[in-house]
Amino acid sequence: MGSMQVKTDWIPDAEVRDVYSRQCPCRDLLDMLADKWTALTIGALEDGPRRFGQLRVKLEGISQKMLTQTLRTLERDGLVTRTVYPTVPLRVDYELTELGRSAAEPLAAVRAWSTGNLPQVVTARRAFDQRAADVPQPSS
Amino acid sequence: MGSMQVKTDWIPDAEVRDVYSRQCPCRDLLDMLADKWTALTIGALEDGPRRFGQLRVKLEGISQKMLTQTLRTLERDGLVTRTVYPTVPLRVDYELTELGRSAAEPLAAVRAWSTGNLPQVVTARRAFDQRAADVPQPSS
DNA sequence: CGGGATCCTACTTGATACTG
DNA sequence: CAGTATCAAGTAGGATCCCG
Repeated sequence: MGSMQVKTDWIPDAEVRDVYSRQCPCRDLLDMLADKWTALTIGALEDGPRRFGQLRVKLEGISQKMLTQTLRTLERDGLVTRTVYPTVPLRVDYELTELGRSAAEPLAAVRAWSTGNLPQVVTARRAFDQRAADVPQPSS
Repeated sequence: MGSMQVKTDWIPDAEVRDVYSRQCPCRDLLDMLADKWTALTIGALEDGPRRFGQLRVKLEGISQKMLTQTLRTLERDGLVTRTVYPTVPLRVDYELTELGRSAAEPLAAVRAWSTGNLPQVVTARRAFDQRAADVPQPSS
């Protein structure tokens, strides 16, 4: 995701905008969106607001630092809202914005592809590794 | 993407498979797919086979190492085929497999979202940074 | 042209400790 | 609970050089 890019800020016209262009800011946006934790975090918020702790549990294995960082970026980019309830043990809710919900759809498809096509990929890997094991020798 | 994970290899039953589960191999698959260079590379192959050099030009700013690495991973995972033509200056074509084409659709949506929603995101960032600039002081 | 092999740095991420 | 701040370290990724 590139931690905290504050750079560029100019917005190219829609016709010129291109993720394949190195300096187009939308590439950084792609970099932010096409990220494992981003995809999982947004997915975890699809069914409504969630607390920080709930998210940490849901995203098994994520460190609190990564979760915080991911949520901050999403909040700054307008995909998520952060609501603080000044109750005693303190409570913070995260919720998708309209913009966030629009991003949730493509990401859901990516997640679904990952779970749905695991067998095919594993099969392909085995075949590939097998071929690699057969042909290896540069004949020495 | 996690460079070259050779690990796990077992395939959980479809019902149990879950990207939110830390040890489910499909999470690594998500990590591979939800990647900037993967999304761009697969997108660059949507319209048919492309040569290594063509891809390097298309993906502005990618290093040959990253391109090679990305293509190798995609090949191993069965999303892309690699064809070598033993001509003199040597020529190598990369082409999406059926599996690769199925992955291309979700990724195209992610790329489209990035270019299409750049203005909204930039606006949100400005507002966020502005608020941050207003409230900042911990009162010292 | 299309890489493979190295080297090296910088950013990413995790682990800890502390706070409102 | 929900963070922030720091420190340590792993590794992603760029730069180079070389080869078939």
